[in-house]
Amino acid sequence: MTYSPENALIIQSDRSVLLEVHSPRADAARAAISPFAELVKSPEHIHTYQISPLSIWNARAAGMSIAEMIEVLQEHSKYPMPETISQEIENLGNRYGLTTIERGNDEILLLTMADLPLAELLSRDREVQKFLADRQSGLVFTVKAANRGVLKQALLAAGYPAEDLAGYVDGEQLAVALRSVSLAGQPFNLRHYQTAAVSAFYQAGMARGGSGTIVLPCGAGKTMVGLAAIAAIQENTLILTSSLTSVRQWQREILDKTTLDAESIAEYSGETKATAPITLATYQILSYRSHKTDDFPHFKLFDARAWGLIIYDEVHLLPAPIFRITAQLQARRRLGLTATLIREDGKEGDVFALIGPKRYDVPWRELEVEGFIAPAECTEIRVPQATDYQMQYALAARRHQFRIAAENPGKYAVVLSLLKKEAGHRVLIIGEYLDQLKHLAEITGLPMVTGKTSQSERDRLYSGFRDGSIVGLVLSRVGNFALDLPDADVLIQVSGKYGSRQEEAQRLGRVLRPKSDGRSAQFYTLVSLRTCEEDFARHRQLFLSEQGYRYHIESVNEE
DNA sequence: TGAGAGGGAA
DNA sequence: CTAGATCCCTCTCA
Repeated sequence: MTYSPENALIIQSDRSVLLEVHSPRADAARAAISPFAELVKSPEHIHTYQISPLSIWNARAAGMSIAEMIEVLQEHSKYPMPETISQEIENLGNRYGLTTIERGNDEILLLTMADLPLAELLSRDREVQKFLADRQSGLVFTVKAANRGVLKQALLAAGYPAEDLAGYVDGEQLAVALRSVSLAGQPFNLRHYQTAAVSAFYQAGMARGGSGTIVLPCGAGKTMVGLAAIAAIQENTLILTSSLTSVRQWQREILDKTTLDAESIAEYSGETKATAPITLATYQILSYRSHKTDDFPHFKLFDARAWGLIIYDEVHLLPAPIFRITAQLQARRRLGLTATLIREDGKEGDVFALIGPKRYDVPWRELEVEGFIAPAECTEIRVPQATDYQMQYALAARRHQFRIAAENPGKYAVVLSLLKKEAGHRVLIIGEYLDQLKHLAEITGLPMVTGKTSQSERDRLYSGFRDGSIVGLVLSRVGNFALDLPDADVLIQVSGKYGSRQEEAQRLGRVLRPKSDGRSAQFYTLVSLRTCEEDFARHRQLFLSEQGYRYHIESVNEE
């Protein structure tokens, strides 16, 4: 197929792609380009995507060919494609793999360049140069094994990411299998996309793979993919997570769904510093730096056992020191798990070079169609500010304006009317600022959970919500993270953290557990009219728009 | 030995 | 581009 005026895409020579949102072919076009393009702007009528080198390389690593990318663009293009664009995608796409890293001996790696000009170019690159030891031949350089990670970072920065074929050391064996009936008596098997994700990451005897990142939506069962990877590799495994809560969740899942017993699993945390064939730790304990000696005392965990696999949960949150140590660990298999490759700090390249490229992803809406996550409707409600409040906003210093807009008291009445409209549903109200939340808890009569709420109180409120005795909860940022409240189906976001795409996605994730009657979840986000909050809200929505969620905009009438 | 408070870090 | 949550460490008290 070729270009036609019925199509939804306008492709420009700077690798930006415009999507006409109201075109009948818009959804198909969006789905087709999302594996290799990132949404950068999403106003009402025309969305702008950018095709970046990294987005192309990630797509290639996940198995998409250059020909497919070009074909998809041609198929959905409104006008003839600029000639340069297919050449550029081809040129950029082909760069991945023009340099390869292979094993020389235990100490030495061999970096091979595809041709002489490239060898000359890269051996003159200031960063790459640092790690080249000897030139074995025109195209082959030796590199110290210890520099494997930093070399990959340098090659990526130079625009020629290496394909790493140097392999891995074997870890200590561990006999483990997935159960077909969980310990709790539930029969289960891997979903088709979980199986596909694991085999994209690792198959016995596969030269490529053994390191990489798997991208699955919230609630799609990333833990199961991790467990299946452990069962496939059968070696001692270190699992790193972002919180103790997820350490405990992983522990429960391993006991419930694999043949391993409690003896084989250990937690390395502030409380207990044990290791076992499967060891769980948080990023925080590993990133802890002693202020006396200024080093990282817990990095020794990486050498505590012969790990055959390291799992990085929520790789979008991985802190800088863990990247640094991971650069030293390139001979260990590494699996990154995340709901979005987007990092608000722009370190997507480090994930690519050090953990590994994207091996597999599934668009959110695809899982929705198959019923693995609930459908959701997103509504942005524009709330005007009262005149005196507008004045306060206008006079405030710029750095205070966001908070003033976010705490617009006009939002309270909107929340109350939403609660009336959604009566009978299970509601979560999430916001950033404790004063605002406290007020909301008072006027709605709903209990509030914040960081100060004791663990026992939280357990009481969450289980009250689960059994239906509590119809709604007011949550601070505690609501962003691992929370198991399957029945929640309405979420009202009253304020959020600046332009965090992450946070928006996490929060929608809270209400995406499939409902027994198949109904849709409702996601409301309240934004103060004509304030900087509108700009931040737009940025927050990019990731979910990229996944095909459309925000309906409603206005509240000014009184 | 464990609980609880307080400080610091990212 | 700030406020809030978390988790680590250390110290104190019984």
